[in-house]
Amino acid sequence: MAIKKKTTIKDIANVLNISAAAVSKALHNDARISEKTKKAVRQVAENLNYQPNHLASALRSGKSKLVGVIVPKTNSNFFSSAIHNIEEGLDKEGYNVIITQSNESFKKECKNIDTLLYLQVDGIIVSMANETVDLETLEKVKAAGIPLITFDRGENDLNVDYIGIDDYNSSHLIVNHLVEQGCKRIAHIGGYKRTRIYNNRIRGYVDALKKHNLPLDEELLIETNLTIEDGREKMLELLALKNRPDAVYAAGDFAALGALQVLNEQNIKIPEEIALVGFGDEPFSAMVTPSITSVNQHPYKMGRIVADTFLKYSKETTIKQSLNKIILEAKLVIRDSSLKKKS
Amino acid sequence: MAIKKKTTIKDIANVLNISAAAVSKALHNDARISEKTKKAVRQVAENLNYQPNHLASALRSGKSKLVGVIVPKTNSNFFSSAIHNIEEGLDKEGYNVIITQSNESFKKECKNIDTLLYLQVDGIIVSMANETVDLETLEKVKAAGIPLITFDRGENDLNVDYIGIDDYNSSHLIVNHLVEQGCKRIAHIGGYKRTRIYNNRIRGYVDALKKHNLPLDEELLIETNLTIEDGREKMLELLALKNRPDAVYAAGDFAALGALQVLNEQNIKIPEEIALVGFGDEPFSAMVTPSITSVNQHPYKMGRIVADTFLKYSKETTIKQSLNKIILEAKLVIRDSSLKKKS
DNA sequence: TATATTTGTTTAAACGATTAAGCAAATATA
DNA sequence: TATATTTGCTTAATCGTTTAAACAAATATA
Repeated sequence: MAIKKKTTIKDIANVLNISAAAVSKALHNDARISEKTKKAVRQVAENLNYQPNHLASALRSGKSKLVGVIVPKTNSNFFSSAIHNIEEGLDKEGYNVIITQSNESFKKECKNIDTLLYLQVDGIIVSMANETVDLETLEKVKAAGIPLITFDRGENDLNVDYIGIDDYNSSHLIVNHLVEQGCKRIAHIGGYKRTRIYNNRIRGYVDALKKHNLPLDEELLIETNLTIEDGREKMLELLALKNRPDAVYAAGDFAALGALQVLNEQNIKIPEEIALVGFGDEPFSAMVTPSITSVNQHPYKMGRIVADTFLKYSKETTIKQSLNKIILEAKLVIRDSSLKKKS
Repeated sequence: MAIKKKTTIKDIANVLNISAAAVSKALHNDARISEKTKKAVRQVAENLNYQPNHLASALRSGKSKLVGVIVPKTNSNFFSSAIHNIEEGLDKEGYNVIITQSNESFKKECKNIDTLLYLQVDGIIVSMANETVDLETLEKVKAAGIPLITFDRGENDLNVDYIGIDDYNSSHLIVNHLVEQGCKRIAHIGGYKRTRIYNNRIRGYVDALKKHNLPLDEELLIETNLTIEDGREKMLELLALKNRPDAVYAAGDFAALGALQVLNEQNIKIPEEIALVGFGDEPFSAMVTPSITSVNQHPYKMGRIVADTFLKYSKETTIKQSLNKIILEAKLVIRDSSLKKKS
């Protein structure tokens, strides 16, 4: 078996006895190339199974038609759905999407950014890792002169576009609902304050309590990484209090799931003894027993808007990026874990 | 603000008054470049914030240092864990991993392959979509002269490496366990026979029944896509039979979850009335009530072996690929949904 | 001392495509 | 008929890097 060398425009040019430039133009449907030549070129390209070399065209044109996406984990419904719609939106304009995960690690996120820049991507879309506070590496993206779009987890100081939900108001929705159900001691297993979205959820929680004239008990406000394990651990701590809460609002569904496990194991009635609310509306929330009330963040819609935002810059290279927030209204999905008064 | 032009090796060369070639070699630690020059080059590169242009080096060297991964969905623990270890293994050798999803669609899988080939990846790692039967596009990868590694879902006819678990034997483990628990009418909500792993699970199921002298009832053997919805639907059908099963073995955890929901909704006691077993050991299986017995496929180990297999070819370009199966023993994780006799 | 080898570098071609500039032939305009 | 414009192509430079080949200077060997 002879080593198959890849077909290049030169090969096509040789067959037809025309120049490589003519082939390139024919393939790009240049107006100055005759229909006859175009047809012949397309035919030969087909016959020789010609595949354009992306590297070469990207190098010459300075556009790689690659967009990098960095998320903490692909392993959640929110991100995998959002990515799906980002892909769909960018695909239509001929962009290829590269997905990378940071695993919530700042170091991995930096490495991913370097890798993507090294690949000469035309833009980067990011939802920041929990750990990330130092914005230097993200600034490198802006310095590289390509658009940087943030979603879900962003940072004002970056001064770039952000697409997310109204976290502050979402906490209000949750607390309103729990108060309506008669809860008076509402705990919050939250994320870390340094991350904007978690800070907003905490602020919303605190302000909503105030609004309802409920005292803020520092014992009931906990910051964590929101993993299942964190949910278990913090739920055990809450149960150990002399004065237990009658509701727990976790800022993530995975943490809520951990809490649910503990409550079930200890035969604590949900929602009668302790009501439970999560955040993110992961599919399992609807499936566990009891099903967990949660907040839907519209991942599909968000993905579509993220894609459109990037495309705006790709078409108009003159626009300068600035802090430009698009905030979607989140939806509270009420389920068994918090619904005391069945109607 | 002046437009920042990217630093190239030429810029470094100019600063030091040496040739671009010398810079390139210095950066690659060529033995024929003096330590003094190397040091100076590294220093200037650092100062000018030099980032190598991957496109150019890939074009010239013919190696992109990119490996493409195609999976049905990143949205499962199995794949996201496997990918994580693939990344880790390849990262050590300087490869960058591009993740794409087929969403179980044959068309999307083909598109992903084309995209990856277009990006001049040095290899492709794939777990095939359920829909895929036509292997023509996958053959294109081999024709492109780069290694193709399959895992989890492969196909003998491709004649390439495959890393997976022993599906046939896993079914035996499951049936043995259920028989041990006293089950006599074991249903199987399986995948489609055309997909090798599901075919093997079905064959294993059928043979294991035979081994235990249990009759094979065609009513109890169902082929589906193994989504949650499929699980729900097929469970309802099984419950509608005049002669209900006393155990259900679903070939995927998502389908098992759907079945579990239906059983819970209908207040059917698990495992007393109907025992339930899934496949894949997704984290939620341990968390739902009752927890679901499942089969762990060692995603981490599998990812590591997949990476090593690719690296073998990348180092020794002369080896020709052939059907080379590495089969891991899967582990049955027994949980409440099938454990009748508590010890 | 004359020759061979090693060291440290430069030169120049190449990777495969794009694109500005140029040019001859065909066609249009005056 | 002379000139201008359009058409359809070619030439050659270019993107940033790698690498084979060449070569002068320094060092080793005989």
